Amino acid sequence: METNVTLPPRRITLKDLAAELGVSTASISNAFNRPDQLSPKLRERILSEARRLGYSGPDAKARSLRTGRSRIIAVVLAESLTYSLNDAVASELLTGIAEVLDVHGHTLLLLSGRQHISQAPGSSSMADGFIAYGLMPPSLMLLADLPAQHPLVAVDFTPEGYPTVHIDNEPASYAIACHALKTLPQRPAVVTLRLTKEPCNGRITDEYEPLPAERTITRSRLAGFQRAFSEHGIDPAQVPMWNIEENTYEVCAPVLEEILDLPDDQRPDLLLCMSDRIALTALTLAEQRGLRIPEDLRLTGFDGIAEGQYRAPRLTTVRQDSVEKGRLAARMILGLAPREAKVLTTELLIGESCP
Amino acid sequence: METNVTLPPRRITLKDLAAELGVSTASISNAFNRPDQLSPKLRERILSEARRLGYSGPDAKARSLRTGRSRIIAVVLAESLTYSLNDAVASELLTGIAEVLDVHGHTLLLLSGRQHISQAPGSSSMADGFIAYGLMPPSLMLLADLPAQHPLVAVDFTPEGYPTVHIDNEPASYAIACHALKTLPQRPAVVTLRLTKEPCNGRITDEYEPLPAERTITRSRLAGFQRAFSEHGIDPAQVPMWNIEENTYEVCAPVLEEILDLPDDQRPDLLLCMSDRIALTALTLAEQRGLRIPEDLRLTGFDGIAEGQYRAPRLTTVRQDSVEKGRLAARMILGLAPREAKVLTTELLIGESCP
DNA sequence: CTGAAAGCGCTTACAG
DNA sequence: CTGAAAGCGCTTACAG
Repeated sequence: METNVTLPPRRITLKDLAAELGVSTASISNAFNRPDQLSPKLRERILSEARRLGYSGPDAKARSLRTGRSRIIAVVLAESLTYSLNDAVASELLTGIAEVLDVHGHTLLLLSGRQHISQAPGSSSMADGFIAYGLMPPSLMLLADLPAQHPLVAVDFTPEGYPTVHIDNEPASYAIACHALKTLPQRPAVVTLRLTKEPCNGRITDEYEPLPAERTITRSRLAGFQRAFSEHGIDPAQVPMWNIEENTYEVCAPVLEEILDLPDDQRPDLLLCMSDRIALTALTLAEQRGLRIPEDLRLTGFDGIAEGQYRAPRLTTVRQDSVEKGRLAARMILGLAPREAKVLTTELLIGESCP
Repeated sequence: METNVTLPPRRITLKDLAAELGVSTASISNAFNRPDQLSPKLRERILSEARRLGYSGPDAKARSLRTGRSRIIAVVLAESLTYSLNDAVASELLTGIAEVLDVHGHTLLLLSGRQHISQAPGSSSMADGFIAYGLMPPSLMLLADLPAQHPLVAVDFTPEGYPTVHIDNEPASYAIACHALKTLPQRPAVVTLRLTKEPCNGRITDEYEPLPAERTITRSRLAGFQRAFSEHGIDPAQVPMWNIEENTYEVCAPVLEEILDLPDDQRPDLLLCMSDRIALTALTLAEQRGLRIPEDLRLTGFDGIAEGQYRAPRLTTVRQDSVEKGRLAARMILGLAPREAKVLTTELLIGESCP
């Protein structure tokens, strides 16, 4: 048998500290949480004794059970964390969320929409609230599994009955398309992002059905493009479309190579892309092929990420303030802003890729 | 007075469910947590009844208090979350961490080294363990405030007595410098990252003292550069150095403009940069000034981020596998890998920026 | 295979 | 300003 001397030093609790000091547990708790509930003198004594004994404050797990609040807000991301953390737009959104949470003493729990229910069962009921980002029909079912009575704010999608944060996708797309169409293209084309019901990484043929949901951002952006085409005398149905399944260089590249490697007389001379990532990939690949931008090919993006503005030629794009979207969603979830359907405006940025 | 009918539907608990079904609370708990502890028939009944009544499983807050484990791992980031989420290297690290946590049913809590102690007091005691990334002397004190007896793994810095994950900074820097010095430069220069004790965003003069810590990554990388200089007959003390305070385009740009705008006969013809971000900013600004890369200016980076490889000219750099660093740190914290001091190797990537 | 009971560490009315 | 006591919702030996 071991002697007592070598017993593992059990973590000291609030109760131990109270016993040690000869005061009630309430006073210890108040010393940490409600300074006005006890004399400064006693508080000082408690705090210094706590430090001395290595007690670093009330245990968060116990506190959260008792109070019902954890000061944790969970962000449910549509994609894997791997993808989301490396996507400029998602990163900016998280930035805005984190900024507001920080200031208000909350912390950020990251949940992947892909698997959080099965993999971390119940760990989500720890959060005081949820911000869900860009969930698409398959992952939408997650919402049902989220603990009831916890507030939820949806960003970039529109579930029935929840507060939302959006941007003006349709008007913004319309605006950038109108700008591009001021110079009428010979062969305009559109590159969409996750538009089809069945995965399609390439040319969208008649076999593919667009996503049913009327209010996905991808459908809204396409609607804006098409309205502009119509008004400029171009039949939207005649504009070829390619679809991208994931907004990364690796997934974009083969589709754009397919487009850029078309014979000169079939290759589009205007590419309206639904994201900057798509447009930037097109830019890189076009340069590799000796195509001149904008003379041989004009390109527009969407998002306004830094990478597209810190290079030559700069991208013509729609700048959305994703950081502000995050801030707003966080304020809503913390009850600092009214929980309603909010639409942020965007700004047309004209670069050299489509002057 | 309201009637009972309109009372808010109190969230149903495990106990309620047990009462409703006429079984013990233990069986409910077992139905969710230990399927082998009860008959499949009873389990099915419990699960389906739970679904019917809107009980989505045991409450995480209560469970974590009772079991002492939350299945949450906290990552303490040196910089603000704003910075970290937009930094390619930090994002990759988080990616690797998240990947392993996901697979093992854990979730990721993000803590900013800058403020988590004061702002979210105690909320950190929720985590089962900590991964601290790149903490520098000022933030190093955080370690003392972290709840005791929780495991901690340090990445890219070396606190006394903790397991660590590192890369071979000195040899890697030596290797890339040797490559660059195969062609002897007229005017080599070094751009460091957070090297000085006092903030310095610009030329490092004698007034500035380097950080005291011998084992910061920045000191290791500099040591590698200097060893290579010496071996190639260049006195390291004669090589001018500029320092950058934050690894972002905005903060890098003014310093690099200062360097690039030097008169032709003073402007460096080789720039060894301590990060790809620095080198890429130099690249953009050099191109804007009509400087030819590599003819007028050769550039090397460090990190091997995607952005440096998906453009022309490609960056000559050291590729470190930050995702793997994250995976390893996560495995250590979960007890799936031995908690030791681990050093990952890197790879020299030769691009067109310094052939 | 099932149930009764203790207790994880705290916070908060409430009485003094 | 301080203290005694209840209870947040669960899990887990343990006895049956």
